[in-house]
Amino acid sequence: MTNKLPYQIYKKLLKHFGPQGWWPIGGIYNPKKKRFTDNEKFEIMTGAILTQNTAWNNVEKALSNLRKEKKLNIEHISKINLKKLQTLIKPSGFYKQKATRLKNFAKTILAFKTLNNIERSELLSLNGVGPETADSILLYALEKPYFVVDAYTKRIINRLAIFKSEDYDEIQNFFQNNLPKNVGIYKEYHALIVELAKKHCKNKPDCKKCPIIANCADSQPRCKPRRSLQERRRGVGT
DNA sequence: GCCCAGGGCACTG
DNA sequence: CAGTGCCATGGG
Repeated sequence: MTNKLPYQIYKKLLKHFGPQGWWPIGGIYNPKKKRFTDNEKFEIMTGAILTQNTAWNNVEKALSNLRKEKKLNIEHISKINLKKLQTLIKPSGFYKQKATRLKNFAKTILAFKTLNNIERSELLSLNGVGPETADSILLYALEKPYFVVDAYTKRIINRLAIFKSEDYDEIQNFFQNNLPKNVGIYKEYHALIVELAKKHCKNKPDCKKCPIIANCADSQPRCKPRRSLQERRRGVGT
């Protein structure tokens, strides 16, 4: 832990926003839950796949559909009719590829005696499971110390100008090398980063009440709206 | 109507 | 290796 900044920022965010209690199970945030059942682990894994580039609210609709039909477990998903699965998860978007990937995912992990033995490399080898999804599964479902890096994390790291990078492994290593190796902290930190990004460090940043503005090199006086992806595509401002 | 959301993959130069 | 298009629904 040579760089104290990551842990300092963590403590500031925790104090400001309070514990986020990720991951929600059954739509409920329960930070005090001791151990997960296999069904609960699978629900977290399913959510991790369905939430790829998708608002959680939409994922919750899909999970709710699966719950209603008693399909939210490994055995049922691994042998569900593909069209049926597509229909159930439709609200979560990208539903055709997600259905194929989720069913294949369930088929694969069905072969594991205990879910806890699944390794990162094995998750990454599955179609539709990239580094963020793999680490979300490892951290939130299997409770192993892998720091999750998402688009928000990259944005915030670069805005804070801690260093400039879009590289997943580099950013993950930075957090893991400069934080206590603690699953609870990793879980909470990622959730707090998401909260910060939604409330303040948005695409068009809203820095007025940002709890870590003092740490931000990109705030005053250069905290100005950036062109959105869509604007850049249309060539606005160029 | 536009913008955005808790990514990943295939393809191109 | 960086850049780009595609996947798709639903809320603001």
